[in-house]
Formats: sequence, C-alpha cells, structure tokens
Amino acid sequence: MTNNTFLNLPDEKKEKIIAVSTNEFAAKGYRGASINSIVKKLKIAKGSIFSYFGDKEGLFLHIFKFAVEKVKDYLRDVRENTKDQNIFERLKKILQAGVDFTDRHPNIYRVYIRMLLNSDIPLREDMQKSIREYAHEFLCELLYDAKEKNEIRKDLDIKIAAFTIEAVMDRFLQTRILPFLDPGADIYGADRKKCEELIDQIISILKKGI
Amino acid sequence: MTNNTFLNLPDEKKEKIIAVSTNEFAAKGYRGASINSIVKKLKIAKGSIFSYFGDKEGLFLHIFKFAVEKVKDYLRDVRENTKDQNIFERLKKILQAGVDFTDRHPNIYRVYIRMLLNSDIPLREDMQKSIREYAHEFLCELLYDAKEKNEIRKDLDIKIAAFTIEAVMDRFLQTRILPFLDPGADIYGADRKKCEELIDQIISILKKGI
Amino acid sequence: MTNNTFLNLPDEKKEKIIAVSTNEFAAKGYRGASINSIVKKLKIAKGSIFSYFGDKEGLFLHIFKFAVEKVKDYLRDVRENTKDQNIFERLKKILQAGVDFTDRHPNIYRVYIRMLLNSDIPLREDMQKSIREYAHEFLCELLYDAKEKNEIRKDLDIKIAAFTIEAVMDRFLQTRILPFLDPGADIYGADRKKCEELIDQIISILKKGI
Amino acid sequence: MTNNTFLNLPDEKKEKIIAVSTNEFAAKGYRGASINSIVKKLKIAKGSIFSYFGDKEGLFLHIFKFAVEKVKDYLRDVRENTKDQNIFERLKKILQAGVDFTDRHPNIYRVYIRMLLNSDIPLREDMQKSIREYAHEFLCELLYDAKEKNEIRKDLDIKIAAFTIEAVMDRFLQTRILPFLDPGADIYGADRKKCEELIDQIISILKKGI
DNA sequence: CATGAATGAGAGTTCATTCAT
DNA sequence: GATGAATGAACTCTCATTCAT
Repeated sequence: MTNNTFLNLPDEKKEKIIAVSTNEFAAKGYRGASINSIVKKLKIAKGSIFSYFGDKEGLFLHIFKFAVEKVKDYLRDVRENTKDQNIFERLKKILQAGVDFTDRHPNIYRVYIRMLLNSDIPLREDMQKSIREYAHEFLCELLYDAKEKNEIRKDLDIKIAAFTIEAVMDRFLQTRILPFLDPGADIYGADRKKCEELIDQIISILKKGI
Repeated sequence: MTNNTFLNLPDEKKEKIIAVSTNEFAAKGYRGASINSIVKKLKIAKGSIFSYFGDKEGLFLHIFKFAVEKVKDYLRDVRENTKDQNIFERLKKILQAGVDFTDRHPNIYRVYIRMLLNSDIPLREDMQKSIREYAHEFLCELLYDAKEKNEIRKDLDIKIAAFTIEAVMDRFLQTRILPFLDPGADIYGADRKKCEELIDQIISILKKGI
Repeated sequence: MTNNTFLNLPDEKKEKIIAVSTNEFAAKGYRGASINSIVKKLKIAKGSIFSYFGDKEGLFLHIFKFAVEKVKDYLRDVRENTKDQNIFERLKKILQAGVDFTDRHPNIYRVYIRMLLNSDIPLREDMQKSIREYAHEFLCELLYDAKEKNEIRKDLDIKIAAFTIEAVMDRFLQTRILPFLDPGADIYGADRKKCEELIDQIISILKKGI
Repeated sequence: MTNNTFLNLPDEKKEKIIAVSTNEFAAKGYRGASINSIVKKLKIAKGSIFSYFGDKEGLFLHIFKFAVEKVKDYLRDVRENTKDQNIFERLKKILQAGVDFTDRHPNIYRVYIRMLLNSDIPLREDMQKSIREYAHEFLCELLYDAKEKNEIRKDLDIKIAAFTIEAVMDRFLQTRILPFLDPGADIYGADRKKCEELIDQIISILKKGI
C-alpha cells in the first residue's frame, strides 16, 4: 500500500514521519490517533500522508510492519549471537536485549503491544498473529535445541514452556514502557544494575520453579 | 462522578446500562465507543447518560471500576475457598476460576486489559495501577503463606515470583478472549478437559521450572 | 430515510430547508451541491441536516421526491379540471399549467430535469424512470380517451404520439427555466400574451402537422 | 485557452486525451470528473493537462467544443447528402444519422446534453447557446427551402416548427443514450429495423399531426 | 428527572492546482 | 516540455455535549 513517493523520501524525513506517527498511534491507539495531529507535528500537508499511504489504515499498517520487523530483527540478532551458550544464558541475553530495545524504541514496542490487544482495527488476522507466533516459534526452537543438549528436563512440554517464558518476558518488558503496569515500585529496574539482578532472578525462577 | 440519579435506578436498568456500555467499550475501545450507539441499544435518552455520569469519561470510569470490582471479587472468593490447600492447588484453582470468569464475562475482562494499554485516556493513575497491584499483593500474600508452610523454596524472592505467576496467568486468560494471541492452536483449550490439562502443565512448570 | 425530527419541524423551517436545498441542487447538481453551503445559507448546524436526512443522498432523495410529487400534483389537477374538454384544449391547458408551475417553482423543475440527465447519482432506477413514465402514461390515457371520442386519427399510434407530445411540451417548459436553451429570442414568451400565442401554435402543429 | 503544446502533439495522443476526458466528463459530470482519474487512465503527468489546457475548465471547454464540432459536422453532412430530397425524407435521414452518431459516440452526445443542464459551470453563454441555436437555424433553413418547394403548409410558422422538430428529434436521440428516459420499453428501438419504423412513425406524426 | 434536537469541532479523505526538478 | 510531489481548501460525516421542553 505504501507509495514509492514515500520510499523515495530522504531518510531523515521518512524517519521523522515514522517516528511521529508511531508516537501518535502508541499514545492514542488506532482510532484515537489523528492524521491532523500527525501532520501538524510534521509540518507537512495533510494530503501528503494520504498520497504516501493511501489512507489511515495504510499508514498504520506501515508503522506496524515496521515495528514488527524491528522486533524480529532484534530477536534474530540475539539468536545468532548466543548460538554457543546454554538456554538460560540465552534467555537472559534475550531479556537484556529486549530491555535495550524498549529503552531505545519505547514507542515501537508500545505500538506493537497496543495492537495485539486492539481488536477494533485493521490488522489482517495474520498480521495480528504473526508476531507472537514468531516469538513462540523462536522460543520453541531454542528449547528444542536445549532439550537435545540435555539442558532442560526431558519430560518438558516445549510449547507450554515457550508460552510461559514468553508471557513472563513480555510482561517484564511491558513494565518498562507502561510504568503503571509495574505492581511494585522496586520491581521496575530503573538502573542497569538493578535490572540485571531482576533478570537473573526471573530466569532463576523459570529454571528452578518456585 | 456517578450521580445518585443513576444509583437510585432499578437494579435491572442499572445492570443493563452497565452491560451495554461494557460491551461497547470492550468492542471499540474508549475513543471508538459511541454514546450514540449505547443509548440507541438501551433505548434511553442521550441526556440521561450525561446526567448519570457527567461525561463519557465518567461513564467509562464507572464501567471500569465495576469491572475491577468484579475481578477482585472473584480473587477474594478463590482465596477464601482455598484457605486450607497448598499453594499449587490454590494457583490451579485461581486459574480455573479465571477461566470461568472470562468465559462468563468476556467483555469485563476485555475492558480491563484494553484499558491497561490506553495511556491517553481517563484512568486516574491509581485506577490504572489498582488492579494489577491488587493481583500482585494477592499473590504475594499467598506466597508468603506458602513460604511459612514450607511449600516453596526458602530463598525464593516472593515479589518476583508473584510477578512471574501473574504474568503467566494473565496471559493464559488473555488467550481465552483474544484467540489470536494464542501462539499455538493446540495450547488454547477449547474444551474443559483440555483446558484443565493445560492448567496442570502450566502450574507444573511454575513449580518445577523448565 | 427522512427523520421524524425533520417532519416535526415548523412548516416555515421545513419549507426553507427544502427551498434552499432545492436551489443548491438545482444550481450545482448532485455532486456539486455542498452541504456546507446549504447550512451556511440556512444558518443551522451542519449536524442537523445529517440528523434529518441521514446523509447527502437522503437529503437529495427527499428533495427529489418532493419535486416529483409537486409535478404529479399539477398534472393531476389539470386532468381533473379539463375532463370535459377535447384533447387539444386539454394539451393547451397542460402547457399553460406547466408554464405557471415553472414560473412559480423554477428550481423544482430544474432539479427534476437535472436529475433526469444526471446518471452519476443516487436515484434508484425506479425513481429515475418514475416521472417520465408517469407523464407518458398520463398522456397515453388522454390520447386513448380522445381516440374513443374521435378527436384524433384512428390510425394514430398512441404511444408514439404521447412520446412526441411529451418531448415538445417538456422542451417548451425547459426553455422557461434554461433561457439559453431557447433557440430563437422571440420564441421565448416573456409576457403572458406572447406565451399563449406560442402555445397555440405548438398545439396547432401537433394537431395538423407541418 | 488550449495550448499549442497540445495542438502539436501526435494525433494519436491528442485523440486519446480527448476520448478519455470525454468519457470522464460524460460519466461523472463537470464537478464529478477527476483530473486525477483522467491522467491515471492516460498514464501521463498531471501537470501536462494543466499545461495543455490551463485548468479544468479549459479542458472541459476544449472537450465541449470538440463535441459541438462533431455534432455540427454530422448535421452538415446530412444536409449536403440530402439536398435533392423532400423535407420529410431529409428529416428522416437526419434522425437516422443521429442514431448512428449516438451509437458511435455515445459519450460525445452525453457530454453535450449533460452540459446543457449545468448552469453553474464554465460554458460561456455563447457556447451554451451555440449548439441548439445551430440546430435550430439548420432546421429553419431546411423548412424555408421546403416551403419554397411547397412541401409544407404555407401558413406554417417556421421557427415554431423547427423548435417542435428539434424537440422531438433530440428527445428521441436521448432515449438511445439514457435508456431510463424511455417511457415505454417498446419505444426504444434496440434493433435497426425497429428503430427505422419508429423514425417513420415520428416523422409521420410531424407531417400529419395527431 | 427524562428527553432528544441542536450544535460545531474535528475526523478522514479528495482534488485542482502549483512548481521545482 | 514533462513530471509528479506537495499543498491546503473543501468535502461528507460523526460525535460528545448542551439545554429548552
């Protein structure tokens, strides 16, 4: 749907458009986001957005795909960089990378989780499923490898384990971008060191149980 | 904010107003929800809603508080009914009760998770935090009891364990009302029996680790 | 489609809304007509028009049906008032009544003929056909009566005669509201007397041929 | 208004631009017609249209003049080719040629009658009058000749006769491009033979009266 | 107290027109 | 001379909110 006109824009402009739009969608959701508000912030003509993306849905889809790709990229990176470590090290690295990512791109992650929960809108079903499915399969692969290497219990149901890990990790990352989600003030690791400790403890619980 | 006029309404009418409004907010989100649409379904005058709740925000806040209370009620019930069981039995019961709850009141739970993500709108901070905080403290209490009874590791960090458990449980319940969140078709327990198995396995992972 | 709210309006207001809207559609056609422009002239809120008629199409349909009914009314009147006259007297009376009508309601007639030629728009097919069909059948009845009374040729094809008469009459009336349609300056009867002469001559040609 | 740049274009390109534009104006009217849509179909740059014709009005005027010239051409042809026939034969030939013309160029005729009704837009008065005036004078000449040759009544008012004939002929041609204008299904001559019969009957009524 | 007509700001969207390349 | 990106006014339509009845 996205127009060549947009793709041919100077990188700086493209990035600004994506950033401002992402912020708008992240802050107000699909319906709440206002093209008026976006173009005012961007100081461009309203018509330009429509020539770039067709309509509001087109803009959102672009933003969303962009966000999804960013998330996938970071997952891929971690996998490649942790190939020779054991599963618990790898999970730890994933969480740390996730923390970095949400710190660097809080609005991208906001758009991503917002849209997972917003059913009112124009994500094709497959888009909606795509990312959690991707994360799920990603974790399944990791766990499968780990089982082969006898790092985890032979009797573990991989799918359910993946589900559990994903839930915990996702929620942990959410606490970083949605402070109010954080149930205890001291769980939210403001500083790097505290944060690493938390990660260690979470991994530890996933490893040993409660 | 809610008016006495509303509170003095016959129960049946009050309930209908809450039910219809909850559905609307659950289906379309805060901004997407339309007072027009609500009053049309209710066959009452538009002005009435505004006299009852002041404005759209007031209506939403009422709906949301109501939803929160319902959730808290169910948590309280479970706690009372499982006092003499061990922690793993209790967690299992909580999850089962949660499944019942989301099956019976899918829209209440929908409103609740929808609104966790909406930052631009009118949840007072405390309202926003209230429910996850409540669940967190609720689990902390349970775990504290359990530690006293030597059901769990002595060295377990209770807050982080509570956080972990809550994350997994919440995500499990989300899969029931937002099917696309479910990463694997077979994780979603369509039938009662399958669902109980899943719960057992999740609890098992929480207990023993991976 | 038209709302009760509109129908319950004071007559004066209703008439003004119809008059202003009719002028707008008559002057600019369906697409060209602007709700903005209409409400500005009426000094009412934009929303009101939409609450009365649903949308632009609803407004137009109301206007159009209204115009059609007015035209039909005038045809009915003439028929009733000329029952005992011969066909040529009757045709003359019809044309004279038509002249009166277009003089009194030029915009109603304008809307009516505009819409016959505008295919881009929301007249249900039957609406489109309705009025010319009505006029055609109306003339067929008159001619059938006339044939029975031996006022016209026995071998005359009534349908084609009706078609011919309607074409001439319609065009004559058009010249009154669309001056530029008038091919010769002196055919257009500005004054009553001249106009009657023209009518006589037209009827004469229809009667005797050229 | 039309630019030399346009006139110097290869014939093929000029014709394509005129054809596509005529279709657009015929289908959607002046206001409804979209330059966007035209240039998309033509696969030329939007700016070109504006350099050729100045603005939308300029394009339309060109199209309209072109249509008028085509109509005049066909009238001239018929006159030349029927010089030695009597008036009723000539009228018949004119109608037959008109049928051919509307069958071959329905959109040209559509533009022409559409625009007769559009008062708000950019036909200079003289353009608006031009074509019907031309047709009127054309018929007057024919009738004047016929009177000299004693083919028609000596007492006939030529102008009014011309008006009458033109009205009937025009309406007949309209039925071919605007089927819904046709009052009776069987008046509309779908096939050539039926059509000729209709023409004969119409001419006969014009000749002998009703 | 209930009603629902009136309001007008603001939404998404289209489009003729301009102008730098 | 051709191009098409940028523009912003104008469009239809929605909606929370007000207030006279």
